[in-house]
Amino acid sequence: MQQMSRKKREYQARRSEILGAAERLFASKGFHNTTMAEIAQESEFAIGTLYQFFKNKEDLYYTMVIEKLDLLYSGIGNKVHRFKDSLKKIESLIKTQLSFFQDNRDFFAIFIKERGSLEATVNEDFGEALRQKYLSFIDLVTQVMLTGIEQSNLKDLDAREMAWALLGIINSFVFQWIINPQKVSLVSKSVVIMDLFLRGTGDVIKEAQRDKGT
Amino acid sequence: MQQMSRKKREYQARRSEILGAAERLFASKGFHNTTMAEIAQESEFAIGTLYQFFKNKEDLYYTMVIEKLDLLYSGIGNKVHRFKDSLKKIESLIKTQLSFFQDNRDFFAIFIKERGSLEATVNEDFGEALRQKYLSFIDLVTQVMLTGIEQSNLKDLDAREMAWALLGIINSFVFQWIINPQKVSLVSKSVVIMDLFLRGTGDVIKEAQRDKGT
DNA sequence: ATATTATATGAACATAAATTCAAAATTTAG
DNA sequence: CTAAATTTTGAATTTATGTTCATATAATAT
Repeated sequence: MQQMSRKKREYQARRSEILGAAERLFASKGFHNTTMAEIAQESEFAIGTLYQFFKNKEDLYYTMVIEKLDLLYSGIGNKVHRFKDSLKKIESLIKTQLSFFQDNRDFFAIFIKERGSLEATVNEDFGEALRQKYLSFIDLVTQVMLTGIEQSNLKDLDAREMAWALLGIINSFVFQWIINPQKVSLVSKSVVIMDLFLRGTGDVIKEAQRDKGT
Repeated sequence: MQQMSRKKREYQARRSEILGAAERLFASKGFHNTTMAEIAQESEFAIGTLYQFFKNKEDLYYTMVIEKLDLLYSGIGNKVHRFKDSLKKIESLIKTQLSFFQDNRDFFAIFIKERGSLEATVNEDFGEALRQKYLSFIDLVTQVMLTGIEQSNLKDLDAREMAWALLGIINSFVFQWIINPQKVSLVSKSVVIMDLFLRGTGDVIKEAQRDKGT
C-alpha cells in the first residue's frame, strides 16, 4: 500500500516533467509550432510515453493551462480571504494578480496570443471548463465588491459590473506590460490601478462646479 | 483606361467575395478548422482562384482581420474628431466601439478566441502590423485623454494609463457580453462604463470622512 | 475571325506531424 | 531467480489539407 503511494508519486513526478517541458515549449513557440516530438525530447521521454499520460496533444495543452489558472485563482482566493477590510481585499487581489503575471510572463504571453488554439469544435469541453473557471473567478471578485459595498467603501452600484471593470483595468495594464518591452515592474502599477478604479479619472473640481451651476 | 478601372472594380468585388466568405467561416469555425476548400465553396470560386488573390491561407486570414480593425479604428477616429468637448469625445469613443462589437459579434468572438493563430514564427510581420495598429489606436485614445486634461474634464494623471484603463473596462464589458448569452444590448452599457471610468467605484462619503479624520 | 493574353479550375501532389502499436526494457510477484 | 505484468520506446502509419500547375475557359486586341 505504501508501495502504491510511491508509484503514484513517481507517476505524478513524470507527469509534471512532461507538463513543465510542454509549458516551456508552448510558451516560447505556441501550440501549433510545438510538436509532440519536441515535447518528448525536452521532457526526455519517448513520444509514445506522452500518450500514457495525456490522451492527445490538446489534452496536454489544456491540462497545463488549467492547472496554471487554478494556481492563480486559488492563490488570489487565499490572499483575499486573509483580510477583513474590503479595500485591503481589493489591494491584495490586484497585487497578487500582477505578481503572478509578472512571474509567469512567458506563459501568459502565449496564453494571450494563443488563447484560441481553443478550436471551437474539437474541445468544447475544455473551452467550457475554462469559461467556468473564469466565471467562478468573477464570482469571487464580485463577492469582494459586495463586501466593499457593505462596508461603505464602494458605491452601491452593480457589483458584477464593478468586478468587470476592475479586471478589465488590470488585464489592460498586464497586456500593455506584456506586449511592450517595459522596464518598470508590473506590480508597481497596483497603486495606479487601485486609484483609477476607486476614484476614476474625472476632475472633481470641474464636477463640483457643474453641480453648483445646476 | 476607363476599361482598366472596371477591371479593377471587378477584381475588388471578387476579392471582397472571398474575404466575406472567409470571415463567415473563420467566425464560425476558427482558423484551423476552416479549410481552403470550404472557403472556395462558400465564395463559389475554385481553390486555385483563392491563391490568385492571396498568397496563402494566413495571408487571407490576416488581411481580413486587418481590414476589419482598420474599419473600427478609422470609424472611431472620425467620430471622435467631430466633437470639441472631450467628454463628448470619450462618450462617442465608447459608443462607437460598443456598437461596432455589437454589429460584428461573430467576428470578434473568433478574434478574441483565435487572436493567436498568430504563430510567432510564421508571421512576425503580421503580428507586428497588428501591434502597430493597436498602438496607434492607443495613441489616439491617449490624445483624447490629453484633451480631457487640458479642458479640465479629467484629472492630471498619466494620459496613457487612463487610455489603458478605459480600453480595459470597455474590453471587459465586451468580453462578458460575448462569452455570455446576454439579453441586453451592448451599447446600453456605455453609460455605466462612462460613469465607472470618470467617477470610479469608491464611496465618496466614506472618503470625505477619512479626509476629515486625517 | 483569330491570335494573344489573362484568368479560373480542381485533381494531384507534398509534407508535416499526430497517433499507433509491436517489440524491448523494466518492474513486481511468487 | 524466473515468470508475469507493467511501462517505455520510436519507427511506421495515417490522415489531413495547404499548395501547385497543366489544362480549360474567358477576355481583349488586331
